[in-house]
Amino acid sequence: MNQENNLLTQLSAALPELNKSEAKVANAILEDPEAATRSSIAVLAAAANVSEPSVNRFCKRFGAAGFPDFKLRLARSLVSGVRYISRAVELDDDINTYPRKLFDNTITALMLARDQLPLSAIERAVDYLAQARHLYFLGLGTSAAVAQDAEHKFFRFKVPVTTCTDPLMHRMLAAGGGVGDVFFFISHTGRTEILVETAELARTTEATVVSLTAEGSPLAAASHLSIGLGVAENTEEYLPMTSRIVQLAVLDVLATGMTLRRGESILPHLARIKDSLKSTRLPPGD
Amino acid sequence: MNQENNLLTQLSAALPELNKSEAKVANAILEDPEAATRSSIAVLAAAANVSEPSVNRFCKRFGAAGFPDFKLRLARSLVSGVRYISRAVELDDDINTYPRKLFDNTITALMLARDQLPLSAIERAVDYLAQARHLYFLGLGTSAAVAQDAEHKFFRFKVPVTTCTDPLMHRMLAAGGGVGDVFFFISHTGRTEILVETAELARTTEATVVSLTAEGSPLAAASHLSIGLGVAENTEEYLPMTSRIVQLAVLDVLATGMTLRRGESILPHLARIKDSLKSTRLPPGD
DNA sequence: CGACACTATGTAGTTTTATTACACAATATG
DNA sequence: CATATTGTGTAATAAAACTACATAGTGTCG
Repeated sequence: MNQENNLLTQLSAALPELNKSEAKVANAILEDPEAATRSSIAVLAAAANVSEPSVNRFCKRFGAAGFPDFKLRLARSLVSGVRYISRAVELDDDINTYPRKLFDNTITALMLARDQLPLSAIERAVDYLAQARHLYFLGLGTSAAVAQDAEHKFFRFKVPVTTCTDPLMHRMLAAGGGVGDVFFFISHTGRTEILVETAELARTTEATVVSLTAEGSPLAAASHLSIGLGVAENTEEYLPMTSRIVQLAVLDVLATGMTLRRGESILPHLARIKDSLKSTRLPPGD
Repeated sequence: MNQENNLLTQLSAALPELNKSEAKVANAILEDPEAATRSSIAVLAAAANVSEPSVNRFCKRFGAAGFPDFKLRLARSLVSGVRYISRAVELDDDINTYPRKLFDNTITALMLARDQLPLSAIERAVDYLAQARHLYFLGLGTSAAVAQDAEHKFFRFKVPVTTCTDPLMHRMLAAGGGVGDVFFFISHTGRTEILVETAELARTTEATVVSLTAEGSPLAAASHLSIGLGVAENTEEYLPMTSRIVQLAVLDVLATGMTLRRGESILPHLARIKDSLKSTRLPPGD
């Protein structure tokens, strides 16, 4: 009965498995969840064009004691305020609607990713990263920015980190890989040919190949270890958005895992690095 | 979302002004609010040693339509109260706990940012960006990766975009600013001296200076327009995490705003850019 | 193709829950 | 101390939710 799973996401996830009238109820709720929390069972039944007991059965199906209990859970889910599943921005959206939609999409993507996080792959990735003598973060396009961000995180662990965006450099670096080198590939699709080739090239050496990419993609296949992310469709119609943020969040997890692995001893080091910036800062504004 | 409309705080604040039985009800609720959300009016009345109508009157006094409505509000308050406490990762966290904590912190940060989004500043920023003849995204450290990401977004609108991380280059670029140039500064603290200086330098030209940074910071003060973000404390104890993700989300909003501003005509262009990558891709893995 | 079984859905009645009207009690006020 | 005034409970009413059961729909197998 905790918020582990947002009720709305749960609803839309279960949608295909529901029978007709239950689906009608689900849709009526998803249509306007806020209203649903205020309605009586009769009103909701009317809105969904089903009978009251159907609504009641629907509620029980989702683990509630009954309709009031269900409403309570729904209200709780709504507080997080996340509008159900990705709502695409339309051309007639305005400043009052599209920023919220975008944030909600991002939040939803993170919640989904959180619930499907491949923990064992992450744990093993942390193993590799913690033992690495040299880290290479390789990504192209949007993922290049993610790689750069990763560089800014992982250099703090006293490991040499290299990032670059030149695919020819990638190949040469990969070809020169040796024991203790970890090549960390970042790619949303996992299908960028030159990147996959580089991964395969790195595999021919003693180096370790890890990737953060789409589950079951060619890049994942080419890696010793892949942290597979589910790829949400159609949210990225024109601009890449949520995928890279999820990637960044996973890299945060890896960096934190590394911190924990290193134990207390690394903390003064991290603090020193942070403090090194103090003298570059002005006093806070008014 | 703020403390002001948290029902529990409201309750205890009003406590002295309540008459005997209403106070009893308030106390019963404050005693175990969670239980109150699950109780019927009869149960709560019994717990408070008052009659049912007293409970009902009590609810109405606090602006609710009746008891069920009150319970709903109470449930909402409870969630938001609990939820917004960011949970720091501890050294004894393990793989089952710390990834979730990190994701939750990120999600919470996004929800907070979403609710405090400076919409009018964003709208004006979109104005500036849409009219720009040349865009410069300038950031250092972690924000450099954000700037790079911004570059990958905004070049798509047929505007020349420059990003760089060399502060000397920054100065020279800023000094050479002219009409139609938009300098977009990204900084978590807004207090990095060399960046603020660059912004001030840019201000001496005909260029427009926009910043995405902490509210009320020196950088914000140095800008024509600042998109102010609230700075969440202590989540970034050792590694920068949530701040940059919020920045990225805001940049998504700006890019989307720009798309909307351009209207339908830009869509084929965006599609062409996206399609240009198709031939670099392998077929999906199994 | 039809009978049977099973699921899905609705109807009507019952129970629970919430609200209202009103009467009585307590408290304050002149 | 009488009289407003406010507070509180009782009992009746209304609303909401739930249950048992009947019927419609769907699929399966002889």
